[in-house]
Amino acid sequence: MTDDLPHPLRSDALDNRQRVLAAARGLFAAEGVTVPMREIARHAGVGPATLYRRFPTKQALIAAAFAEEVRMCHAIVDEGLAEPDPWRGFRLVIEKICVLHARNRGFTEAFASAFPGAREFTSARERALAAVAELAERAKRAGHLRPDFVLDDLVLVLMANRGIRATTAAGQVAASRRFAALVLQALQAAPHHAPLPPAARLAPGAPGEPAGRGAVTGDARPRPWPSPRH
Amino acid sequence: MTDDLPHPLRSDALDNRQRVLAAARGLFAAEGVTVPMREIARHAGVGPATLYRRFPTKQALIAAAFAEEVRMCHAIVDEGLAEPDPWRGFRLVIEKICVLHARNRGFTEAFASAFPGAREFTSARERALAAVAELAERAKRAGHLRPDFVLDDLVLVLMANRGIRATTAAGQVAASRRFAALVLQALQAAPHHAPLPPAARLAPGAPGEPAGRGAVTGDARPRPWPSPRH
DNA sequence: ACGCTAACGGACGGCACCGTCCACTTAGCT
DNA sequence: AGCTAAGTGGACGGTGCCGTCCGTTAGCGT
Repeated sequence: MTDDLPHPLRSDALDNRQRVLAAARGLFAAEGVTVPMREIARHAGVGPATLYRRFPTKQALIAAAFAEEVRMCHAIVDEGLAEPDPWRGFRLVIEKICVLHARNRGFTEAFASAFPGAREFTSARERALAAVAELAERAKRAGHLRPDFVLDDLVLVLMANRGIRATTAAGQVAASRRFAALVLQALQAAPHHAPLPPAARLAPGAPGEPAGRGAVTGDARPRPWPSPRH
Repeated sequence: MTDDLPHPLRSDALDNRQRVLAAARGLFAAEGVTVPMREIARHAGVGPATLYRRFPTKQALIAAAFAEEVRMCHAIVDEGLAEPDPWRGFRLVIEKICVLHARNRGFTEAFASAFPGAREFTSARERALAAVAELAERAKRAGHLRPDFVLDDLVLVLMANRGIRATTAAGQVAASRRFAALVLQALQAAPHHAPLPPAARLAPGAPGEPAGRGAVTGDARPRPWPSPRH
């Protein structure tokens, strides 16, 4: 979070930087990453130029704002892997990740859509996926996870989870929790499953953002990718 | 679809109207309702004024464009209610509605978020919900649906379904189908359920659109509601 | 105490979209 | 064939956001 910078910042600069980060965290969590840069600046009590100097691109700001969440994500998968019972570990990871996403709308969006420059998120996601793959393998062998589970199902679940929206923050978490419980119920091995329809090629990190337009940059069409000009 | 209008349109006007509708259908389905009005006009080979004359507000265009889907929705719930086996009817409705939404991104958005002026959608949704409530009651009594299912769970599932995104149209349908199968697996009555976490107050038709900004009008913040000026 | 310079915020030009107005075109009736 | 009103598309003004420039402010080292 407070990674040391090339040259130490002046005290006011550092203060502003932290205010910007706090504002960004709050707004991203509540409204998603589509919140205008201006508003973050306004909310932090600084001018736009200040914000752009500290974080030359919105991606940089997003990455910095969600460093905490990325760490949580890593902690969760580590915790799951450490669990001796693989099915318990699997359940733990699914539920905790769902709740983590439910708590932070912006993080969900950033985590779901990977684009150049947000290595943090793609790597976090890859790591989470790898961990779940490992857990799934073990849980299948232990006979607790249904054998036709594929890793894409996790992506499916995470994408589905991001579609859930409640009126209040607490409600959001509660909804995700219930959803995760349902999913786990479905994924648990049972004596007789109805066979699942085949898995599909999903859009794990494609530019397919929640709503198409105005994903991060507030831009129009899903352009190739608008790398920051300079 | 081709509802008779107050005064019969001139032939060219009617032709244009239908071209606009076709373009809107295609673009809404593929890209969602956030597609700019201009682009629909361009795609239909008409000017913006023509489009705005036929459909003074974007809501009107959306409502007209999705009349077909609304009818399908009604047909689905009727079919489900007509089914003698309530669990079979329940499954049928869940799966078909998921697939219907998967086929049409714009409809999903319009259906999910109810706002003044889109009576068609809210009424369609209310009707679908009522039908599923009825089916659920019957299926519970028959012992096939888990007794702790609540109607909000359907909303939960539909919201979750809308979060799913695949790279291709076919993939989208396949993903939704698999998702629906998983959900139905979870909802099926079983000898021993883990108890579900409590249901939460969701945002059934709140302005909580898919991505917050630029939902329909391409507008900025979730304003109260930007009723079309005139 | 003082100056140097990093840091600040207001202002600017650009872009995309929206919804409306207006001078021309053209379908349909006599 | 000619008239007339419905219809059309291009142009316009407005809004919101973006990212950058520049004159001013105020930390910090001496």
